[in-house]
Amino acid sequence: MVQRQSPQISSRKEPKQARANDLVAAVLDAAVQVLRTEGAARFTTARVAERAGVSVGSLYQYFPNKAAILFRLQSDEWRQTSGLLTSILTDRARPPLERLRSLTHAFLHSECAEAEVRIALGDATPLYRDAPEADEIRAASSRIFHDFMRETLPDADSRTVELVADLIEATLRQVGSSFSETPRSDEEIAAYADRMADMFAAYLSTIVE
Amino acid sequence: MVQRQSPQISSRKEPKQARANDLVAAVLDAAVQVLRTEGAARFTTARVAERAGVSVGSLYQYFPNKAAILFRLQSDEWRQTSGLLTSILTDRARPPLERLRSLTHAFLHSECAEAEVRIALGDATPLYRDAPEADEIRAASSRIFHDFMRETLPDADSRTVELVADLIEATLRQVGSSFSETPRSDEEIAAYADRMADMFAAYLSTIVE
DNA sequence: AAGAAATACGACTAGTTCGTCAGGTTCGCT
DNA sequence: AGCGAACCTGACGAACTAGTCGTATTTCTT
Repeated sequence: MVQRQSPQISSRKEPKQARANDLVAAVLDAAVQVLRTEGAARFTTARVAERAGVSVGSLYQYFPNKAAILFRLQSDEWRQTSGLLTSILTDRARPPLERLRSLTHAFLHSECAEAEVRIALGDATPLYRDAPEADEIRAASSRIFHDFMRETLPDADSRTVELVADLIEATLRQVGSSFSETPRSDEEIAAYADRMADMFAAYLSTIVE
Repeated sequence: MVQRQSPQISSRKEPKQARANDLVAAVLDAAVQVLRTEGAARFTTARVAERAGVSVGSLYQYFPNKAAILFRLQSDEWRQTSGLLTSILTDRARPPLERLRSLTHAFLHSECAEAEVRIALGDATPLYRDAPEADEIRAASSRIFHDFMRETLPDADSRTVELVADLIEATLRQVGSSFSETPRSDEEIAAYADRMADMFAAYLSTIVE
């Protein structure tokens, strides 16, 4: 069995003055730049600090270790995506399948934006994979999908709803991130999203009965 | 832009004597063990050599660098998967959708076996991602899927066939590897595989017309 | 058996990285 | 102004790692 390290992820000290807040913001900003221009392998605290125009020591006052910076970037993005999910999937004014199609487009589109950074962040996954804080955020997204499916498939049994929700969420996420690994034009993105949405729609239609 | 290194992957010297062949085999075997027990981050040539009961120097006579070992493991696995695809998808005695369902089960099952190693190998992707030799193998798998889709959807236009083949291949691969990240019982695997196959079948049915 | 070719060894170099800490600076408040 | 708390600095230590190279050993060939 692999003995995975579960590094402390939560911040070491909360910034209380304006300059400290600026510093944290500068670090996060620099972190994204370093990921984009250097890749995950060359992502070091020293490089981030330099890019941020800050000393390493300062950086370590607000982030307990390297993984914490990466985890922070990832969880910020997760929260953002979670918001996207909620805003689209819970809009009861539109029919479910239309919402799902709309979500697919939005998701794929956002996934392809800043692909370099996303890929690098994905490469760094091993550094923060087992952060316990991650589960919460994942669970939130999962719940949104779950609720949406329950609404869409009111007559299906609970076990089915859960499985189907998981399957579609996984497909969206995983296929999305794989798709974004190569540069894509807007047309390509739209075409692929339509196909995916077609697939979801076809599948869900067979379950509604 | 990230300046990704494209390290030399092909072997430095071909083993010509029996002992050299044994050594290469021992190294590859040890590499798998190190990945499984230590994870990608602690995968070092020194550890692999030690586990193989061999010196680092010997290791470097047959592998030009660390990435080459990992790439070798990955490409061996790709070739194996490629064989699986071919044997199932080209069996014209069975109806296409049955073949696809069968493949889904087989694929998910094999993906969940040795999951620890597969995850670690995935974590190491950045080290060999841009190996040009990788494209060939990927292309081969892609072709198999493509041909299968052309057979399954004889009336669809070429562009559609291509997109659909890509989508289903990506779903199988990506959702499969994400699914295998948590330990699964055989029943879970089978249930999930059936759902995926249902989804594929439902989708393809809407295209046949 | 003797020379050549192949193989094996492992100490060593040159480099990188994470995170700390002692000491200096700025801020907020009285 | 003056004082404590918050903040910032960057040289440095300790730990690893990839890959090399001179030397020793084994195998093959004649």
